[in-house]
Amino acid sequence: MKKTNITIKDIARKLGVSPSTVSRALKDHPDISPNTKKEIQELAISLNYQPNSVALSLRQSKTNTIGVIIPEIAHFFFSAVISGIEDIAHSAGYHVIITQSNESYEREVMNTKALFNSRVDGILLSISRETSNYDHLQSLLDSNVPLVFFDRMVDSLNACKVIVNDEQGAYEATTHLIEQGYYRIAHLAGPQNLGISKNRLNGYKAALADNKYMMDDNLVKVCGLGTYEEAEAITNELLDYRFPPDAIFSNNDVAAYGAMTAIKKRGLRIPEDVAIVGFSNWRFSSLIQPALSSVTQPGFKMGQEATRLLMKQIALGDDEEAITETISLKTNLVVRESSMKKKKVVE
Amino acid sequence: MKKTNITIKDIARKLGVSPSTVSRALKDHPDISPNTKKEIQELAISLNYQPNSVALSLRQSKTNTIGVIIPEIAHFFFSAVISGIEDIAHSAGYHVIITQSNESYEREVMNTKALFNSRVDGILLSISRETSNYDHLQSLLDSNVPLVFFDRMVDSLNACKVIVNDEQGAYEATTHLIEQGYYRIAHLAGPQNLGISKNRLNGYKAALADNKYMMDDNLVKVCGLGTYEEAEAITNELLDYRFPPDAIFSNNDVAAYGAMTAIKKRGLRIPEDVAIVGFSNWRFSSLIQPALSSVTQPGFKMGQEATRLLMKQIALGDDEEAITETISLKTNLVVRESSMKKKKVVE
DNA sequence: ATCGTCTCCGCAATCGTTTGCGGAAAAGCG
DNA sequence: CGCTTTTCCGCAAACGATTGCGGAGACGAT
Repeated sequence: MKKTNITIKDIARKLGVSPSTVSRALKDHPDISPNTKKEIQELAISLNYQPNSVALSLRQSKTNTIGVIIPEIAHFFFSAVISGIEDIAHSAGYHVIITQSNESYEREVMNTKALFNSRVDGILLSISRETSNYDHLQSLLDSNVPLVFFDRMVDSLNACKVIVNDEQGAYEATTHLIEQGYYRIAHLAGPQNLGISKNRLNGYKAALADNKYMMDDNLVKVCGLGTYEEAEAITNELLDYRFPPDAIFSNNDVAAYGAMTAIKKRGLRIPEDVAIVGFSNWRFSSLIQPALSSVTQPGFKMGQEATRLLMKQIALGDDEEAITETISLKTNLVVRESSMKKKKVVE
Repeated sequence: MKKTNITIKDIARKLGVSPSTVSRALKDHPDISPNTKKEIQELAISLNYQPNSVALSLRQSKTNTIGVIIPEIAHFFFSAVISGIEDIAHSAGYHVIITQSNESYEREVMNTKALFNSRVDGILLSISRETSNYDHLQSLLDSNVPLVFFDRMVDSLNACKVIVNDEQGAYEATTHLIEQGYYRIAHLAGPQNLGISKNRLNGYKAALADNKYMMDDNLVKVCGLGTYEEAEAITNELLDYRFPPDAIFSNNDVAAYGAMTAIKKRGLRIPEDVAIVGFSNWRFSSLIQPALSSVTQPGFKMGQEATRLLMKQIALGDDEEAITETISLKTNLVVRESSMKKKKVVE
């Protein structure tokens, strides 16, 4: 039961040549005679020789591997990002090591250290919710490890970043409701300590302002938990108003779904009486009745762009200046029944 | 901008000692005098020395890394599995390399080869939908690479397997429908080249048989794609029968949702006219109207168990016989409105 | 003074692969 | 035939860390 991985030396011994010759023959080096070359290559195939990448990495100080640190894998958006990362990385011949911080600062630090020790060629990172000290990341930058942030980034650090333009997404969603003729548009906001929630609220406000709508603070309700039940309760408060909203833009799809439930339970129609637009375009959003309009976040594309940036940085010569690009990805409003008052063919 | 990873040699040079001394000092070897040891350790810390794991891997023929080949990451069940894998692997000091086959045979072969080349210490694998040739896996086993299948496994291969007891899940789901008083129960089956689909079909058949229900082949329809649209169309065929089914057990939740749509479009009520039970308990299943009964698969636990098995195998001495355990995890039926004809409080 | 015994450290090989350099044999040329 | 050129291949060092072995010097014992 011995592990018997065949090496270049094994081939060399069997053929009575030196390892260097084998190495050269396998990569079609002109210094090797056609005969020897053929012999070696055939033996290599028949023995199913597979080069040891570990040795290669050591020799070339290049692992062809990138590391990813992500808050949570079991999350649709992040798994889409991972797929995007994989897509680009693999076609560039890179492996991907995934690690999860589980929203823990300590885990994040451990992971950065571990990835550094395995000498990955670069790191893609979305910081954990807990992280507020960035020494571990600064030390990566100091060691010249290519680093790209995605989604959740650190403003103060001098690195590449790929983010989603939440404000623009919220702006478009709100504008869409305005264009559909709704005039009293409420917003179910997210917890305001999160940058993304704030940005979405800002986009909502900006759209109202640009269309000369008056801002009514009573129409903005914070859903701290973002759960279905909470949103249903809060929506009921809104509907109890003397002049209730005729449209709701929600910070996320689950809350939007809670709002839909509250509306339907009162016998109101969607979108005739109250329209709904969500955020994130969860998978279920196209399946529910009525189908929920939502703002898609380009997770897959984000992964791709972040990886492209990383590849660019890795390819950089040691003497060249590091790049610090920031890519802001456009969100995309997917209009479905829940907000289509006018007859209109979309999607 | 030179990449300046400090090595043991750097420390040795700076202190005028040999690399061996540094190595020993850092691991507290008794051969080194306390003075030297202290000096070396302090310098190592102040230089922020991080051992090069690549060199270590080469030296010890052990990478402390395991590879995962998974059909698709952006899938709730599989990301739960990954989390379970990470959980165990990390606490055992292992890294995890994730690769996706995207349900493609070719990709799967490429990935196994790549993982083998990086000399991972073991591989966790769920085969792609396309895979029907297992040479690449056999060759892994021949090379003595520890291998554990999860979820989708290959019966004929002699390796560890962690599976969900699909048959039991299907049996319970079908039995539940029978207990609710439905008497003409159809099954939307999955592609029959997949073991899991076959097992679910078998569970369905067994439940019918155990309850003296006659098996009617017309009520079993294969949904090869597993998409929403396909299921809707196929369900329409079923409903067109002179004696249509009054309950449907679906091989997966998306197909179940397609079936629900077909039923609702005909003005039939769920669960009064037709009941539905799905499989996998997707996140949306609790949100749709009516909420969909479904069989949950313990993804996180599956990842944990598979990784535990792999660790056990890796720890095995080269002379010991390989183990070939199979762990079967119990599923759990979550009953919701879509199949609750009788008044009953569940969940 | 001589020998033995510790203490502390360095040499060199090793993991598998690559690559600059140099050298032997073969071939070409006058 | 003698010389140069070409062809083909091996030597050895390198990547970074580990480890068996051996050796120099200090120290104690006889």
